[in-house]
Amino acid sequence: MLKKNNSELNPNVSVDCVIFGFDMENLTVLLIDRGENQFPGSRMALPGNLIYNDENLDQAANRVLEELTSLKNIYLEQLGAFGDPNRISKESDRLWLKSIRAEPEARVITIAYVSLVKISDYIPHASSFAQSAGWASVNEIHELAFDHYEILTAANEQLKRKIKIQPIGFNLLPEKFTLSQLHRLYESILDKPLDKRNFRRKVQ
Amino acid sequence: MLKKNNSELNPNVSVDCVIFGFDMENLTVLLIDRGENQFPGSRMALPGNLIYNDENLDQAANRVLEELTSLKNIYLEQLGAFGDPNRISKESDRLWLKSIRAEPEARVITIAYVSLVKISDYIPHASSFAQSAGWASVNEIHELAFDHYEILTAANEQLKRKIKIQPIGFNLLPEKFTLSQLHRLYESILDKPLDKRNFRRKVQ
DNA sequence: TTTCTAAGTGTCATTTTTACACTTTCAAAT
DNA sequence: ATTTGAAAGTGTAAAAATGACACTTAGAAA
Repeated sequence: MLKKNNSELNPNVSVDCVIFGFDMENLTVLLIDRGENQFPGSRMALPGNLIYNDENLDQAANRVLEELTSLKNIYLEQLGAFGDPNRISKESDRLWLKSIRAEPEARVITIAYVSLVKISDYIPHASSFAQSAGWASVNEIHELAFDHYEILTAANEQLKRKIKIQPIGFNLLPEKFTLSQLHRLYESILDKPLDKRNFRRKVQ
Repeated sequence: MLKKNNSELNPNVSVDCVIFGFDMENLTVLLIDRGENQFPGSRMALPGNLIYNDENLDQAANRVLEELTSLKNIYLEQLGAFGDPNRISKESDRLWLKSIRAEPEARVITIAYVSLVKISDYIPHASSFAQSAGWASVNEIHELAFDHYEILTAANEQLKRKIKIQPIGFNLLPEKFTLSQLHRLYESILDKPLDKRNFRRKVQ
């Protein structure tokens, strides 16, 4: 039996990437700017797009991330699926989709991915439909395209949960760092003060 | 603007449910039997099906579960998305899809859901394309339709992780139970012996 | 009635967690 | 040059949680 060519976009499934960084002051996340459009609503969004039918979800997440921000070879972990039928409720989002999608009205389920990277190792360069790409402080974000704010919140909560039990914080810092920097990082992720001495002891 | 009618099946997205139970001896999972078909491969599958475009994922999971097994009003938690392009590699699975789907060759991403229920509260009744529905011991399952075995394994691992830190075991037992039963449950989930006295102490 | 199987019970040693205050150093301002 | 302020660095003691370990009792089955 001949296999049909499946190298086409799947209009119903997308991936979105929550890439966390740390600028030595605050927890940050990589966003793209969709540029001006005529309706109110946030210009900023998580890097994400539809998947192709012949790639798996992890591959799609890596491809999309690279296409929009130039970051590549990043370890991405799945966060979960988001897909309310009214995900695309804002008029500005509808309008934007019309400009970039073949089926802008299609019901889309998105699979969110999360990663922690050393900011210094990656310099984002926008391309494709991203007009710019860059780091934003998580605690200054209050609105994003589609349901991306909800996704970011879920990613942030998972990060808080995980960092308490796994040594994943290192991924956000350069090769060499001081204990104070690690301390600041943990405080800004958990959003609460941690005892200096107890923290240092635990790290050992 | 008129909204188009979206009450149609989405050919690209399905949900699958991993419903765990405990028969006082072993951890069990709710499976459906797809019935005989001409090709080799497991007849058993997790209850699952395509979603409708006007329902959210949680609703879809509950609807599908009820349609196939009659279990309703169950708290389902999302496990994650599974969607390898070659998910449907077994000939028997292809054949079966041809008999129940309008687009049997479509690329499908499935969102897996997990729940823990008291076996005594629910009596599964098969309907729709399920020829029968019932509980099977998890440790006796070695093959399932599609990638369902992989999904089951992931659900099982998450359960092991969660039960160590959250009191979710109770959901698998009847209202009243002995400490010995709870002990057996934990041992069968974690698949290793637990000290009787330490276990009892911790439960308090 | 004997025998086997499962239920039930406490202690001690080790490790982990939490709370807590002063000194030193470096940078910035006067 | 001196003062001032902010952040880095360091130890201990009490409380809680964990893990290892063995005998007695009751009930069921032979």
